Amino acid sequence: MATRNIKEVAQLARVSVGTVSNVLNRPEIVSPATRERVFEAIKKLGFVRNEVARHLRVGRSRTVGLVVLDVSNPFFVDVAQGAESVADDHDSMVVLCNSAGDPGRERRHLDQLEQQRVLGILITPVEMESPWLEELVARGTPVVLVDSPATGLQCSVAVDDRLGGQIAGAHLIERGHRRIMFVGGPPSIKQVADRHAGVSSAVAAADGAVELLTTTAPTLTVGEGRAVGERVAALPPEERPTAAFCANDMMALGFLQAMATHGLRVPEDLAIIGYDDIDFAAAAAVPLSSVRQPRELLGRTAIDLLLEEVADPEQHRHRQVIFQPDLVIRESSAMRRDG
Amino acid sequence: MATRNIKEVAQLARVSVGTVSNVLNRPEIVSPATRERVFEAIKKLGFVRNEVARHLRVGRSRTVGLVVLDVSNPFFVDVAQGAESVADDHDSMVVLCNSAGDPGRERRHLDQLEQQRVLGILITPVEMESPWLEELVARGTPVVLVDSPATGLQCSVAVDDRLGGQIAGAHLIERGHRRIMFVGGPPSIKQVADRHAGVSSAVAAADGAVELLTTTAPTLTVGEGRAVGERVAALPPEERPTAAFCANDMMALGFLQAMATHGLRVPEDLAIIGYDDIDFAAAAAVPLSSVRQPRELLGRTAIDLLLEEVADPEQHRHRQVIFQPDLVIRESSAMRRDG
DNA sequence: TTGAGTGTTTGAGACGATTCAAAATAATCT
DNA sequence: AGATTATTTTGAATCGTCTCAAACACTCAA
Repeated sequence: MATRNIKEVAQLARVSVGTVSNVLNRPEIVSPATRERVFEAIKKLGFVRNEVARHLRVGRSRTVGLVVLDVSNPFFVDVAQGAESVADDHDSMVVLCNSAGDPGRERRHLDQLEQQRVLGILITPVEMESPWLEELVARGTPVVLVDSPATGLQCSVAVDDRLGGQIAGAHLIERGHRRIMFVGGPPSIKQVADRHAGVSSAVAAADGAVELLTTTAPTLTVGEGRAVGERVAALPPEERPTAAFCANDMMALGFLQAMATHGLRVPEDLAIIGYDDIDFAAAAAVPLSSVRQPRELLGRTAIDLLLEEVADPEQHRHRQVIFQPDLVIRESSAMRRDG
Repeated sequence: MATRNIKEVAQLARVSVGTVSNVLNRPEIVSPATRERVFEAIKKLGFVRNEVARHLRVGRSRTVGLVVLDVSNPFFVDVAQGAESVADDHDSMVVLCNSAGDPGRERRHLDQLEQQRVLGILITPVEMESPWLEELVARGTPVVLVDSPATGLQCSVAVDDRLGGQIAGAHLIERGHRRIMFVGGPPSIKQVADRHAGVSSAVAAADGAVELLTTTAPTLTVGEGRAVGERVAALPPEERPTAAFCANDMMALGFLQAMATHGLRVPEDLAIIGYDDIDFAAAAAVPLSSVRQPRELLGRTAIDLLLEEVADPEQHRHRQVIFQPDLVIRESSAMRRDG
């Protein structure tokens, strides 16, 4: 490894290291002639600035960590892209970490990020209560909660999941469904709990005429969605719900696949509605109705808040930004023929 | 920011900084009593090791950069997950960077990664020829090409895309198609060129009775696939191909959507076959036939090669690993009724 | 009592860039 | 020319950790 350092550049350009540093950071204060000499030396040696040393000295990193629940869920990829687009404009970098819903992995990622002294962390936490995260904040790493509840300890951006659940529930009820199933995940995940609460309230508002069944899968994946779907398909028709509201689109897609393999028609035999409105929802076997979240905006806003906090920690007041979801109706919850 | 350093820990534990460092890195060589004292001090102060300083001193990072063509393509997410699973076992970290098919973005990411002195870089390059990348290698950063041609300058892992194209083409021809369209992207992307070459050779082998049309979209996205699909759907039936082989599943999904919105039946009016076999392919409106690649294995192997090179740069000989794709037949290319 | 042999602990350099007060040089004005 | 101001350049100190030769503390055998 032939990595050249600032000293070698200085030597070749016959200037001091201070001058080379100036050329790199405030070229306007060094005379054109010297500047030129230094640039030449840099090119000739193939010098690449060591960001690690710079960071150590300056005490401030340019990278932001983003810890998500599931990278294979396009929802989070979109959030990440939103964050990255903002980071780009501030020549910082987003590193994407996948907790995969596992508190252990999450903790390891947080440890690593803190050790790297990142500028800050954006996170969709696995669990609502996380002493680990609180300690991290207390030690001084700015954190913004993404798509997650506000604890007041830090900034957060979220979408009103309760409202989302409510919209979905109301929609199904209005379509004539009286036996609805919530296909959820671990209630420790705030999003799941809220979406459930939302649909519950819609059901409650429907005057007791509507039944709500609830399932809890360990993870919010296509596979789990399919598994639940299999179980539902196996039920005798009279016990089967007529509509399923899935905690996210991944599960909805899996659920839908299970319906298809068991010859159940969607939405005639069973309507489905998902959550997130990922791009693949529209391309599904039966185009999926879904509760849409402003995905990129979520990511963009999160990093905006973080950068704001970093820019002026004294002045900064933590804020809770909440967006409204909206319903995208497609074929999977179209009007039932029978009514 | 109240970040504690090793010196403060040493002070509190009444030992030297060297000892604290030893406790952190080789706990077995320090006496149990001291070790305990140091651990206590660490806990009391909330000390978190500064990886940046460590890295500067040791001269060796623990993170690997992975630069992909498109994070929103689940194929690359799967590759990334494969890489990450290996990195985990070597307590290193993968940072995922998205070039989005843009050489400028790719270059900026490479710059950043080099400045961070990452352990090495895994990359699916935007363009086949990349002097920039070669210089980077020459300056000493180990690089492994992923799903990309071998230049001999570094290791690479790839899937035989030519074979993949051939398999797909042969399959369609065997199904009776005589007018096939290749829905491709920029031929500067090696994968696209190879898949095209593959299907061409299959067509050539079919004794001149088969026509191959070729389209080139600027990017391999769902949107572009849909756009091409729109154009195809607008053609008079006799000019329309009877089958489309898409350069990847994203495009195939878009293409499929266009067929649906124009009332063309798949596979009866037009068969479709994609590439990558991403998980969403099976959940598509019409389950998608696709050429499967060992996605996680690709990522795992890539980082294995990288770590091997890093572990013993002298001994290391660059290797080119090539996997075989295979065909997954689903409904979108099922036998045509009319034959 | 000395010396060798273990096992621990110490502390003074690195690592590579940035900063900033001070020095050197150049430019401007009496 | 001499004084004054403006512009450049310098180089030592610093960031937090690791390394390694040397110092220290024991134990045991001679």
